[in-house]
Amino acid sequence: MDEAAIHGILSRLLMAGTLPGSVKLGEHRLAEIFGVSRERIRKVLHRLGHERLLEIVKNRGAFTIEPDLREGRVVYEARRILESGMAAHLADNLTEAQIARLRQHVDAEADALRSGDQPTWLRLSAEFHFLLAEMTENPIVQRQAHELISRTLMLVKRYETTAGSACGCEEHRAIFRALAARERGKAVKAMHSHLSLVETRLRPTICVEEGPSLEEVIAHEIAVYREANGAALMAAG
Amino acid sequence: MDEAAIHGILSRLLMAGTLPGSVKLGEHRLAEIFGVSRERIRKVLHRLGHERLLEIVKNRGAFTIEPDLREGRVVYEARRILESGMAAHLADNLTEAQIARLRQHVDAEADALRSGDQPTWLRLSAEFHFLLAEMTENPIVQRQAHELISRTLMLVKRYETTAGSACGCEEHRAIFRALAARERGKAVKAMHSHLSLVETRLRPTICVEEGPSLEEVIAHEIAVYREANGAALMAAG
DNA sequence: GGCGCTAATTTTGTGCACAATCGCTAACAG
DNA sequence: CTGTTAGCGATTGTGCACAAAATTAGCGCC
Repeated sequence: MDEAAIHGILSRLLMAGTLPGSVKLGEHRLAEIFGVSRERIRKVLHRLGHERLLEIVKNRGAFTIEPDLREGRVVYEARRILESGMAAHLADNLTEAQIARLRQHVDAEADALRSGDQPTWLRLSAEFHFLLAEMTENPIVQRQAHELISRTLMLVKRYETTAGSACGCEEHRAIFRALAARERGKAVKAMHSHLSLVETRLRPTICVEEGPSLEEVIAHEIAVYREANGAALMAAG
Repeated sequence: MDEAAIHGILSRLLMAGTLPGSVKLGEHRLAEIFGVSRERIRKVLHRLGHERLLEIVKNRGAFTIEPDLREGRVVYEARRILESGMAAHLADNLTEAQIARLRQHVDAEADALRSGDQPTWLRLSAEFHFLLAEMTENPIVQRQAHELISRTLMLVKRYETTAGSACGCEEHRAIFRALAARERGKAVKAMHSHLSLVETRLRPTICVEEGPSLEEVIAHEIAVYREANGAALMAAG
């Protein structure tokens, strides 16, 4: 298990938001769970801290962050700023192939929503924004957008009322339509209002529901990783 | 000399663009220069790599990046996307006090330009964009903008023809005027065209001019740091 | 019984030594 | 003369051991 793998597993785990806030991620404990040396965990932890996926307190260790709604406001504001700019750029530069790809994605979202497949829809819903970031074909923007979207995923998983999520699909379609028509102003507006609406859907639910232990959660995530990795290896070989 | 200090010194050094590209920053060598252990340097180097201020090659070490014009295109595109979004946001949300502050800054830029004080003007010119980022009052946007602007500083210092720089002042004023008038569309346009113009001013000068040695450059930077730090200490005490 | 202080324990931070890897050079074969 | 390979030197990566810091538990005192 190399550094990249551990980083991937932990970052996915943190983005999923399955852990409550302020959970201590002890170096020694993680080292035992992953079966690697403490230094390797240490490096990964500091990197995750730099990516703002957890909080590093000097001489105290790493803690999962409680993404409170106050911080949520900041993240969504940042997304409105960045993704509005992205929308403007994309409206001017999308190729026909990219537009087709977007249409396909929005349709898939609608399908998942109609069939009541909520996990799939949730995933596709996030991927829509990742997809837009990719289409800028700008690695810097991609990284910045990735970081922001990751952080909102934690928020959504924790605070969003599932009922409210349902209406998001039409908003994505509105963005798509404006982009496809290359109407810059309309695309920016659609993106802006979409992100504002998602933000308003966050409810301060007092969720202190206790999940399984850290060991179990990570074990599951490792299993998922091995599965995906195995599949990739088969495809490659 | 703690980690933060070393990071600050090196990041300022790299942003200044005084070093040519592909200069090797050996861990042992830097450790000796700063008079600290290799591990501390190591940590800082990796962090700087993560911030894309230098390049880390596995088993090879850290190298200053040659900010070639190809990469410059990407950075400026990212800035157009992000700072256009910022301009739109600011046009809607600036306070009167902030507008006054901006006016003051633009005037200072004009003064510096008129009096031919090029170093000051160059600094103010960059600070204009930092100032706009600050005024979003959004720490995430501030960090992202900071990273982008830092990277362009390297480019400008290296590739921009000094003669061409002179016309940038009016562009900043145009942005300011649109923001002050709260004309969102105009502000976005002004920002977009400004960043495009700056980019076109970059010339592929074949500058292989050899500067002083790494030791000398860093020694100078350390002196600057101590001076600033000393002043801060005096003000604090 | 509550509060504050101290000591012990646990956890992170750091320096050091060794191992692994890479590039370079030189020698040898074709 | 050129291309390839093996050995060497240098530099980074990693595990380990120790040091520093913080939390907690225990104890005495008010």
